[in-house]
Amino acid sequence: MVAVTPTNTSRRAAPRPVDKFDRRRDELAESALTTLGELGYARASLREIAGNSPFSHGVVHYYFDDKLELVIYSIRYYKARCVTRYDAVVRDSTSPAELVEAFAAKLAQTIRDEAPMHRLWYDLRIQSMFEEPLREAITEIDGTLQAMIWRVVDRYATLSGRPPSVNASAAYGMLDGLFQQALLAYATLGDEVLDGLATQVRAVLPLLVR
Amino acid sequence: MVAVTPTNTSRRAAPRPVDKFDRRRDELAESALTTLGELGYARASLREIAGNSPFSHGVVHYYFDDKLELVIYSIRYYKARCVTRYDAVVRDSTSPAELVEAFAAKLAQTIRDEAPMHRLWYDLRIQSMFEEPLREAITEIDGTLQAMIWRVVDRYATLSGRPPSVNASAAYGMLDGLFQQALLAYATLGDEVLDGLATQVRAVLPLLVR
DNA sequence: GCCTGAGCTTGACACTTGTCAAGAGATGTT
DNA sequence: AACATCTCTTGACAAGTGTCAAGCTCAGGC
Repeated sequence: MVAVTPTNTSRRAAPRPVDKFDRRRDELAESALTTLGELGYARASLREIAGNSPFSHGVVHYYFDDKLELVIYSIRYYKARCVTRYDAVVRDSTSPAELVEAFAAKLAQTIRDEAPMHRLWYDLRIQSMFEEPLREAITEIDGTLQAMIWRVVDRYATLSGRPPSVNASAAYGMLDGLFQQALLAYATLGDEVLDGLATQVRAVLPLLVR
Repeated sequence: MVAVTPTNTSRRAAPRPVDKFDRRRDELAESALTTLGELGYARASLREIAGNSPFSHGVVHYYFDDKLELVIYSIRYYKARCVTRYDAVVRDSTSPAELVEAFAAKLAQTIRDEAPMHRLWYDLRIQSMFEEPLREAITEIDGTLQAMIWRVVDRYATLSGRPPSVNASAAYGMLDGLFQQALLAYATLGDEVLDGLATQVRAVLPLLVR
């Protein structure tokens, strides 16, 4: 044993299917995301995660060193897909008003479609304040999210012909605050909060340019 | 047994010291807050909490039905004290600029002095999305925090002689977002982020009035 | 046909958790 | 002094945790 099993992080020394190993990791990540999104970081056990996958609980340690590596891999896997969410909005809008509408609608749709993923994200971000090993990955992802939001605000400024009134960090902090507030209310009140979010965004975006 | 121990929530049927029971609850809440602030909701066990108190782990169930009641009681106990934090700022400021400075300074000081309490608050608020029993208390406290922030913004508007440009919910969402962002960065970078927070607040408050 | 090793399952381990019952001390009333 | 009740400690329980070792299954190379 010991050296036979593929030591996970350093990959297998394996043959042909160059990334069959990676594909399984992605598959496990997908299952993990489902469970984590439902139960949160603390309450999602590896057995539960494996239970929502085609595999048994032991397999997790075949592909990941420990729970933390699985969780970090999973959230990275998810966020890699989702940081481009607003790029179409930025690309296709031709007027400030159009961009505001498209952005507001996309934010609301994000909550409607992927609330569990986002409460997981906020859960992990908070946990990173308690658990140092999470911090690096979280910080990095948070940076890409800030850049994503800034592309929207910057484009809005350009279309308006006015300069931004706050920097990227402040813009992200404020809009993320609004989004999180809406997500929180969504847990209790459901769909009815989404219009409110759109209204707030319509009111706030104009404040972010001079 | 069964009916002898004071059934906790319904109180003891006890004698004179009308609130000795309540004082112990407060004492336990204080210890619980220390531990919860250090470890977070998920990792703070009742044994650890009791370990940071003058009592043994069994005593918790003498004063509280279960862990959840202790946690909710504790966070309420804390927030009851802290929702008045900015009242002096509101009361004593006589110009918009003065209020902005006092508010910004107080926000930064809050992070410096009570970071663990606030990351606990955010932790619990997020957990309330996964654990329904937490929701009611969290929602209520969040409302009082929003009112607290609104008193500041409203006062700022009055002093400026201009009406607010957003409603209470949006103002709270945005400022809370900035605060949380600073708290998060504070965990990694320490004191140096606090000036940044003050700068952001100076830039943002003026945007909240017309 | 046998062997090897990757992929996966099973079952166990050491440990922690919330909870609670039994009972010891303390306190104060009668 | 005796009693009852409050207060608190101790020790146990069952359930659940992450982890990991042993071994099963099966495809591919000799």
